[in-house]
Amino acid sequence: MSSPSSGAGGPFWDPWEPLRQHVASELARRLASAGAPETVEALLRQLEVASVGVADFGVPVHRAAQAAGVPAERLAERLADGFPLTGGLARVTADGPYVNFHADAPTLVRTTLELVFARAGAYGHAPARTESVCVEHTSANTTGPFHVGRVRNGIIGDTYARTLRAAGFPVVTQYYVDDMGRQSAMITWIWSRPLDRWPAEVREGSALPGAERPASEKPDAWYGRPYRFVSERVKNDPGTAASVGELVRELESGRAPPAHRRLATEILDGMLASLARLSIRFDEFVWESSFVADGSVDRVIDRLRRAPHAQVEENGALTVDAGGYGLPQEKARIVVTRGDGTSLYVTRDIAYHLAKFARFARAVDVLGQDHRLHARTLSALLAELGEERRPEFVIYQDITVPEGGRMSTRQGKAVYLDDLLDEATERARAEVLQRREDLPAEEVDGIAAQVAAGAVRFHILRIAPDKPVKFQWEEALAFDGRSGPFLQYSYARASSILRKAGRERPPYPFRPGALATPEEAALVRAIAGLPGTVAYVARTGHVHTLATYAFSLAEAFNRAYQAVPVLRAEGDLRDARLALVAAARQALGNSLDLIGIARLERM
RNA sequence: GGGCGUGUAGCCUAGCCUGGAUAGGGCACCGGGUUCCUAACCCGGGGGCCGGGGGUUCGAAUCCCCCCACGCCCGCCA
Repeated sequence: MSSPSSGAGGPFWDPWEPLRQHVASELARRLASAGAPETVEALLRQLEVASVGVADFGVPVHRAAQAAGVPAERLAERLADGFPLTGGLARVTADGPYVNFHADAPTLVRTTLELVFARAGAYGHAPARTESVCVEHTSANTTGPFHVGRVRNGIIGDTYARTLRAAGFPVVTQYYVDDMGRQSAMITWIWSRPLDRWPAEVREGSALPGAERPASEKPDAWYGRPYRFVSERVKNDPGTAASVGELVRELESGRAPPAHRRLATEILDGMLASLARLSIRFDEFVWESSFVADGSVDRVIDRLRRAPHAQVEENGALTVDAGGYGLPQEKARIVVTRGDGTSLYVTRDIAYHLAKFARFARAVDVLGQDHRLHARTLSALLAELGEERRPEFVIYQDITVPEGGRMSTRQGKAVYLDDLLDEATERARAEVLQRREDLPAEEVDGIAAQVAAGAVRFHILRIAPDKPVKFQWEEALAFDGRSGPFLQYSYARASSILRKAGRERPPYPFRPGALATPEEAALVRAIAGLPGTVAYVARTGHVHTLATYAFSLAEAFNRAYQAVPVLRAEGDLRDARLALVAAARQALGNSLDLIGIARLERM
């Protein structure tokens, strides 16, 4: 975590920063004089992780005690004794082999709330940086509607992009549209022929009510209908395989029929409409064919031909021996062109990534676990070309279905995003109507859609990308407990208090000492955790940590809500509590923005 | 067969990178809480050999090795 803060008093955006800096540097000094030198950086890391309930943060001194040759308990006492209580530090205690640090409560309250109010919507964000980042995510084939498995990519990618922006990076999100492969060719192949000449089983399987798309059906759903049946036929019927193959060659040579781009665009529009329901949008769309058309793929092939480990096979295919780049032995020889000299997916992807690096300092690729080897291949080829930069990969595991295996349209084992959101919206509407008879129907609809999106987005985001997600309807549709709607509800509660107090806008004057209950103290600490969480997620790509954090913040808010009356309080107690509610609402709202879940003023 | 990843209560999950204080939560279950700011909430309770075994260490859910289970990849497909 880099910081322009030079310690207490300097500019900072993390309320803990002055205290942590003070503790770390003083502790480093004391450890050095005790004969167990530690760097400030190492101590800051330890302070971050060693925190437990008994203090704000602490550090075990076993190792240092060994280095110094004294018992840990003695060293802890020596380190704690006379520790200067400045920079917001109230107390330092030696608890067995641990040194614990307790923040001065009023100071932490003041520091935190003032920072929140000063930065408002930017609370939690870091100052701007110059390194630009390209985040490529989703990039699903334009063959039909999104199923939930594919959407995990978008949820992770979009959340990471939002977090990197908050961490100060200029971010551009890109969707790489594959318009060159067999998948998209199959769509064009089937839709380029009149309906009465479709193969019987494709026509029957697709169950089209007519030749024209009804207004009620989205283009991705409509044009995607025959996909799995064409795919099946290509596997079983050599004639179909041959004509689709013919079309693929046309696409690769740049002679795509006009219908091809039109179909892809229309289907993509439908797919993007679904993603928009989850607040996922893209800055740019990059068409794979563009790298063939502008000659950059040819230039990549030329460069690879002259690369140190390149070799031309008997039939003319160009390969690169990437054994030296850590690829598994079986896959060490990467095929870069076919025997006829045409490019392959990985070759075009190289051209794409060189284009990324020409514009951006960093490139982040969000990929499913089935692309791990591709990721390593890509890196190996970039190395072979002498490019020093590498994409940073965020890899996530599949969403599986209860009967086993990953979601798959082709196997008919898929839950579609639109269906899930429709069902979730219906349930959310029922929930809203049950408790809010006063709201106009239009607002109920809006709330229901946002609650549904919040539930789905949180449900998928909450799990570490490394782990598989077992899709279960009832869990995906849960609105209570650790869920998106719980966060939205907390935000709505905070909004409601401020609304009823007539204090929806700053200023929020407060006397820090007035916020003295344990629930209020815990809430302040939760609020103070946002900047550190943003920095952590930006550094690691562990986007699910945002979900964990936001939940713990909402939880702290609800506990305080339960324990501490605000509107019924009086005088400076009421003012201070209103300020705390306003700060909690701000921190929670900013967290929701990062997660991509709508803030709801009421629900 | 090889490579990569995952395994934490009935179910779901955080913590693992960077070893440290009684392994945090949620769902479900049991018991409480609303003349009061939205009960989509809060409080209490039971439920864990952290997949198994070995190792390193003062100390292992966390690091290393072996094994087991599950997933994915190992195309001149994308």
